[in-house]
Amino acid sequence: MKRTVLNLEPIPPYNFNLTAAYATYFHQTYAAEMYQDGVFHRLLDVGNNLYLARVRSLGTVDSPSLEVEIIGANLDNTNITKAQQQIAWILGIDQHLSSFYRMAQDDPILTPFVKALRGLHVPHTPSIYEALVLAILGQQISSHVARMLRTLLIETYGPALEISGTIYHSFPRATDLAATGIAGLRAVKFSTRKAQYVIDISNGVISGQLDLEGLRTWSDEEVVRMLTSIRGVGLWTAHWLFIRALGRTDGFPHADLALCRTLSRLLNTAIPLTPAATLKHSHHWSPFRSYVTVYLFAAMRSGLIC
DNA sequence: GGCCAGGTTCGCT
DNA sequence: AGCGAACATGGC
Repeated sequence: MKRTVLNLEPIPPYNFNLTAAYATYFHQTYAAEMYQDGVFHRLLDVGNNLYLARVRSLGTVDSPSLEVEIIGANLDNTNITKAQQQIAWILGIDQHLSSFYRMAQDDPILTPFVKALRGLHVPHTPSIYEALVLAILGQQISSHVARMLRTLLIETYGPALEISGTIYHSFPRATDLAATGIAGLRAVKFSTRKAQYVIDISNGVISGQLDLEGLRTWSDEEVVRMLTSIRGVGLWTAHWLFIRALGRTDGFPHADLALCRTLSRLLNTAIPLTPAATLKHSHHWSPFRSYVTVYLFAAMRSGLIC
């Protein structure tokens, strides 16, 4: 087991505490993500090698600097570079927020949130596959149930590494889930239908028929068309992937129940906004709707809005 | 026990 | 094209 330490320089403003907390949904642990005592942990899966990344902040919001410790076997320079890129992506260090903040300044709805959450960057999943499986898992169920199912999924099927007495899990690989089959996913409380979707997707990824990572170079419209042609994936999921996996700035899951409710509360509407009304209102936030979505969810999860 | 929760598909009009 | 049911599970 080797270990190496390196530094990352996020684009300011960068609030490490908020960004790491968002990644764990403001819990100490959230399935594969951990954030406790100021240290963010995530087991990385780099070319089938497992490395534990431990990250802490050395700087401030306006002069940010992160210390990253990487631990694992086969730690050569190539894999160190890949692990570094992966953790940088996970923690969203390369995002420029200034244009979004300028827009938000003129919007009374957003002003209090960008002020309270200044420096929150959008965390990403390492792979599109991970975000897709998690999105399907989370469809239609409460966030509380989703959290339990996620944890069960990664603890049952995720590659594991023990470091000084603690067992860390990475997200299951497509080959892992394909091998468990529908019965294996039913065993971790997926519905038969969701299990079928995930198995189909996993098989597509393995065979190369479904090139999820290839989506990174496609336009937003092309990505939506391709993703929604997959069984189990609708508009909500496609837009969720814009935000969580692809790093696009204008994702907006307008049919999201919690998002509609939150916006209704902020706008003080007598009755809850319909998805169509929510979508309509969102247009003047383009092309920064991913940030708006994340800031609203962060406000919800952290208790700024109840 | 019933109803709902950070959707999607399928089968009806 | 638009509407309602079914889907698994846990919490209230």
